[in-house]
Amino acid sequence: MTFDEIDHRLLDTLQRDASRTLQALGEDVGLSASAVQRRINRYRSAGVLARHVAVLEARRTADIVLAVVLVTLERESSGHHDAFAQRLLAVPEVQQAYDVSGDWDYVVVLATIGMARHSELAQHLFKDAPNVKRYTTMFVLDPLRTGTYLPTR
Amino acid sequence: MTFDEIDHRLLDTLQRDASRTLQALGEDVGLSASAVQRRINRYRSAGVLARHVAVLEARRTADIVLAVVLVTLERESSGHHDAFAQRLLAVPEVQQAYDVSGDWDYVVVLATIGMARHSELAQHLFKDAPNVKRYTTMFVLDPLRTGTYLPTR
DNA sequence: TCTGAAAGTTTTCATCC
DNA sequence: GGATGAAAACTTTCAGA
Repeated sequence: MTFDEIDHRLLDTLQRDASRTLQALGEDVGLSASAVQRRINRYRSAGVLARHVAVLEARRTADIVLAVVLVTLERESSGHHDAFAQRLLAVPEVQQAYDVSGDWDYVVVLATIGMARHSELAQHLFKDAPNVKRYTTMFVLDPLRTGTYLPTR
Repeated sequence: MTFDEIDHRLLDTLQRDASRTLQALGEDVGLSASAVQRRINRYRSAGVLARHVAVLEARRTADIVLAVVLVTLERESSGHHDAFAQRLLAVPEVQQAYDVSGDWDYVVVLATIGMARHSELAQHLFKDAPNVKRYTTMFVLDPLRTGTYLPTR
């Protein structure tokens, strides 16, 4: 799928505020509401636009503990990696998980309520997991920016 | 603001799919559409619910380069930190930025289109910044999970 | 204070040109 | 791409628990 200038602007806006009406979006980009609707449907069927979600304010949610954990697995069979990924994805508090290059194998962002729950999860995901070679935890002191914004150009 | 069982279920659902109708949400939790709407408005005015956004599919967006960058600043004046944070937040491709404890000062997630733009930004944000002591870049090979889900209980 | 229902308004959707 | 009418969703209001 190829984007023109208007597509870029629409996708940009939608990623910041998806509660705008088709008409309001149209006024911004100089199109009718119908045309905007057609474009949005096109994004959806092309799989570019995945879903609409509500974003909670971390600072306003009681007792949220955010932590970034770097993980390296044992260098043996590749099956370890699938098993580890499975274990991660089974936990809803695993907010983000990235398979990365470099000194570490995975970057995991944990969002838990309270330190007790964080410890419990860290134990389960990193200490008890048989294939984790080493890991280090960085607690988030201030979430300067959070989000899922992706540029389109 | 204090949550009951229904609030938890609503906030959970809304974070996964905010495109459901008030009526559908109500059927899930056993309330009328009006009652659901009242609760959602309450989340908004309490600042718990920040916004509704569209989420793009990273894998379907052409040439997206995701990278996690760890940064440590010089240990001098605290003004360095504000200046660095400012510089980060001025860049839309800084998808996430966390002030963290531990071996590093900041964790930054960059989402750029293409490696050239990544390098350009890395230069500006980390190489040219006068107060960055060291940084290391981990490129994302596979985004196993991305999102902003926060537990509420 | 919170709920459900109904009325009134806005938005979205599908089809027309 | 724009316009239109029908359907759906949302907002407001009101009476009851």
